[in-house]
Amino acid sequence: MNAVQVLESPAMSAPETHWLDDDQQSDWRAYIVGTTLLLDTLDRELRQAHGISLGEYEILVRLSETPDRTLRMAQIAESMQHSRSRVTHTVSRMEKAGLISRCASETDRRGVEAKMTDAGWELLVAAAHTHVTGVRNHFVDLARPEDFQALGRVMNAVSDQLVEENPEFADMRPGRD
Amino acid sequence: MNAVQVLESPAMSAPETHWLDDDQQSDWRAYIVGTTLLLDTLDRELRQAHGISLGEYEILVRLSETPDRTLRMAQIAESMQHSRSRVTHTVSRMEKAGLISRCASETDRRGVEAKMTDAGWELLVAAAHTHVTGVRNHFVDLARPEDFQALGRVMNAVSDQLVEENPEFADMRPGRD
DNA sequence: CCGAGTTAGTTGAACTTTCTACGAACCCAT
DNA sequence: ATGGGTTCGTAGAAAGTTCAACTAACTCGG
Repeated sequence: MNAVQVLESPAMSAPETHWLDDDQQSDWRAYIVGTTLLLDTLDRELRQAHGISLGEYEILVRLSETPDRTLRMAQIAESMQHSRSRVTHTVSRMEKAGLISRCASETDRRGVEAKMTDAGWELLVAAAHTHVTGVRNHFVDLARPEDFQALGRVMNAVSDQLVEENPEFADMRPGRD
Repeated sequence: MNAVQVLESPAMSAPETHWLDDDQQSDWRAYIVGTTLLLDTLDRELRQAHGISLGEYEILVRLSETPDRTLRMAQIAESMQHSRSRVTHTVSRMEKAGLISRCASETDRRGVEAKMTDAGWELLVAAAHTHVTGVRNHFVDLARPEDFQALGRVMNAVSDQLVEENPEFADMRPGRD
């Protein structure tokens, strides 16, 4: 008896597991494989063309979306679902690279504000072209709009449910409370 | 002028970028946010319940799918789209944890075969329950089957296109050549 | 058979992320 | 005002990943 059969057969599992049927399994696998290849590709394209990772790019996008291109460290952490520590390290690197500058918050003396520099802005403008083109070429333009919308519905349902269980996740989805 | 406008406006970008329209942007964002929260959650659930990461779990699944629960190191690397080096390190840790044992290949004296131990098998059986339950609760059971199938179509199209551009990606999708 | 080129896997250093602990500042009920 | 609880951000160590260099073994045209 091989593993696939065992893993798919209720007979073997002690606390009866409700396995996926073949179609569900196939769709789930398509999602995992496609997502892995897609995110790897978008990350690689950004690194090659502009020397930043997808995560660093997303930090720049978030900064660009504020009026003064500035965010508190904690806001970056929450909106990216990263630890504060991770944001400290990442922003330190981006500061060393000249993309971000840090200064003490006026209103909260514990606080630190990360501000995108002009160099960061220029990099973002260039990187955004690469990124959006990649998203189109590797994702948006490949599917019928109805299918793409269905995917959006599914993924919104996923977020809704996870945010409901974990209120702190709400920070990832602005304009939705 | 703020970033969102600039990023969405063709006027500012030098090599005219074809930006996403509002609906596309919203669906793309739903996909990224949902995927981040979903994969983080599945990883966390496996770590908490069984002390392994989602990546380690997937290695065990791949091993379980072979007749003798054995794979060459390179096969693991290719099917996971990981570097050989990464697989060496990861399998070393899993070997230390008693989940995998390594032995020299009979047929190719360069080769190393990773074999799932009985302990690894037992861990997998338990972890599979956690994982499948999570996939159901946080994903499959949240959507209408038609939407889920549409998502599968989209993600298969994504893989098809990326594999076409990068033939080495084909290793991620067995039974599709 | 030979040797150039390729493939398998490991190693250790560099880099990134996670984990833990910490000090400083805020909040607020007393 | 003050002291307990919380939040902010950092720092360094531990854990994991990437990168570059390397050895060994396979392949195959000559």
